[in-house]
Amino acid sequence: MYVCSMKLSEQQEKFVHTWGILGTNWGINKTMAQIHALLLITDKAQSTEEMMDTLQISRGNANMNVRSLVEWGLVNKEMISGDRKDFYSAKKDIWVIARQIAKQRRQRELEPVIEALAEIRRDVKNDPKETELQKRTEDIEDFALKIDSILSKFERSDEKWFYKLLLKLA
Amino acid sequence: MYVCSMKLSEQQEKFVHTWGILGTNWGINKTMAQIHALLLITDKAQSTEEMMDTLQISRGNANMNVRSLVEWGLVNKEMISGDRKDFYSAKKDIWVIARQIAKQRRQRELEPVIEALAEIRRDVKNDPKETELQKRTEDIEDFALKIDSILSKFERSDEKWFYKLLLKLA
DNA sequence: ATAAACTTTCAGAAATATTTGAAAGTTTAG
DNA sequence: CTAAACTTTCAAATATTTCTGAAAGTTTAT
Repeated sequence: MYVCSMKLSEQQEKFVHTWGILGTNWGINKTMAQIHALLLITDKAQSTEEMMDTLQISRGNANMNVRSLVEWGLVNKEMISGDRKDFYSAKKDIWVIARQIAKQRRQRELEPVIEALAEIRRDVKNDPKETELQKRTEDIEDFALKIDSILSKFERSDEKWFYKLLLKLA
Repeated sequence: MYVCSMKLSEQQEKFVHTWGILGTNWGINKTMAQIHALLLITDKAQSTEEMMDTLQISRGNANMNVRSLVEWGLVNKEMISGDRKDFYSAKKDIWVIARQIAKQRRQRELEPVIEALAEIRRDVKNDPKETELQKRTEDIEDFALKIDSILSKFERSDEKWFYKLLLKLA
């Protein structure tokens, strides 16, 4: 089967490479960040084959990470008529991307914290030996709930809402 | 030398343990998160010796991670008169903690992104072959700068500012 | 039904990150 | 100065995460 692999320009290469490194600092795995970067600067949807070739990665790696990006809601699977392969393209609107990431991180990282804190707080309530723990868990839970609420708003908002917010903050 | 190690209650244990796990999900190393948790629920400042004993970790690990917490501005070194050891205590105010973390992450994670994007954008400007890359880097840089600005505000703000913000968002 | 085209899985390999502990370094008391 | 008390460093060990590639699974065309 003929594969049209993409030769990246020097600058594109740099973008993809940089995104990989930054992703790593952010606790996102390199391949996932690089596939996302690649799809972001690519007009046409790409097949697994193409990504493997362009980024020099294995089939399993490409498959896993592109699937992960789809789960995060950052990438769509596309069917191209006349071809049996799956193609993938990234959502390009930075507001959509930001909202999607906010949503996912809230669910995956913040909600578990809130649950855990609530549970500890139930156990600790009214125990006079645990005043420090009581204060700390209360404070942190309160704060976490506030952040949760802001993120919820953001997830439902549009770009204008955000601009207004910026103005209000000024 | 006599060491007064701390026996954690079941609930304290749970808090420290949970924080360690959550830290891991957040890309923070377990020991660092656990030391922070331990110091958060501890009234008195602790020595390295005590932390080692309570958390069952090595001297090197304790030292490295407590130092890291000091660098992040989340923990203070204290000298206790009559003792030659260094003692450590966590800042307890969640607003102070949040601002400190915001500041550090902005510096360590966001600013490098902005720099990298600016550099790519310089190279790519006016290159008619790179319109996709141009659009993408511009959008992302714009967005990153907005987040940067919000974080800056937050870093300088107080709790009331935040409450007002919450109300405005409602 | 069969075969080709394609996707998914997963055990083991490779790469990264964390932890240990002993040695080296530093500070303070005497 | 010396020794004791304490902190820091870092090479090697361990643990964790990511990646590979071949085999198994799925879908589609004929």
